[in-house]
Amino acid sequence: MELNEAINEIKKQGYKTTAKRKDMLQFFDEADGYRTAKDLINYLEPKYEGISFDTVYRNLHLFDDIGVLETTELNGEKHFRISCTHHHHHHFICKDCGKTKEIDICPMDEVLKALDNYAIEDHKFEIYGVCPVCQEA
Amino acid sequence: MELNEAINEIKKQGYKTTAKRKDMLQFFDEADGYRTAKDLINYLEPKYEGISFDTVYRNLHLFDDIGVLETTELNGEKHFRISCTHHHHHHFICKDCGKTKEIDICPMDEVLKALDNYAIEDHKFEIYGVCPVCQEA
DNA sequence: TCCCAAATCGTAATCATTCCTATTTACAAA
DNA sequence: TTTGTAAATAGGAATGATTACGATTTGGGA
Repeated sequence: MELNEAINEIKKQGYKTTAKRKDMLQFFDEADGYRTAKDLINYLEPKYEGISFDTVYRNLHLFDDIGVLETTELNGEKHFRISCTHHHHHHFICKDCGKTKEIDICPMDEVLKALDNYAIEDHKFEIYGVCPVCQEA
Repeated sequence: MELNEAINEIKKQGYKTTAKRKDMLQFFDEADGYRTAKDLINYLEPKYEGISFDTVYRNLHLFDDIGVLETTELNGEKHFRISCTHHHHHHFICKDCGKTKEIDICPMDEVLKALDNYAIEDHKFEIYGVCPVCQEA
């Protein structure tokens, strides 16, 4: 999702487009991978000294709710990234830099056959490791 | 993994087989699904009044380290279950009762082809929903 | 049985996240 | 452009899971 798309989505849903919100989305737009609330706070702190946890977490959840960010949990901490809205896919996640690579393979069609009487609500398929760039370093 | 196997593994690795440890494994043996530290404490509390968090968490990590338990993270809380050691597989996890169903489908062979220069270290494939038993209730 | 490293207790500390009240601000309507 | 108001934010306390630590107890080998 493009930065401008994300900002427009906030407007479209009737939420205010504050400077902080725009900068938050800018951060994720530049990051292009999973980042934590802490990462975001560190990014915002110089410009918005004393920014409230409340503001950060509330907006992260808002962005997740309206589909502007997507979230996953890595070693006990929530991580966020800008939404990939175009089609269903999964991610390789680099444990060093948090950047992701799309994986277009999803085995759910096959899995559903094996779970006949089960009510499936969600699934998670993630691959972890080190990306080529971080292997160099 | 059988309860006795698990207890023997503790001995084999040179750790002491205390009554608390046996009861902890008994809990997971009966549970046959994912449980939290809190669940375990509730189970142990009547018999061992005032059992220490330290004891519970230390042993959970020990059991994970020596491969007697396996772990996953569900909505911000670590969950543990007795290890499935026989072969590689994944799980459907019931969000009501925590019980699991083995899924023998794993798409990693195919995925590896798409990640040529990536150093893959781990992967997670989990399906969430409600099991047939919990759908009745 | 005795000894001692391992295990446990009791409790405080930590860390991410959530909650609360007072204050400020975006923006729709006049 | 000004104003009214609901939404957004600040500042900081509270929560909940987990980890840390010094003092004490205990399993199991010698």
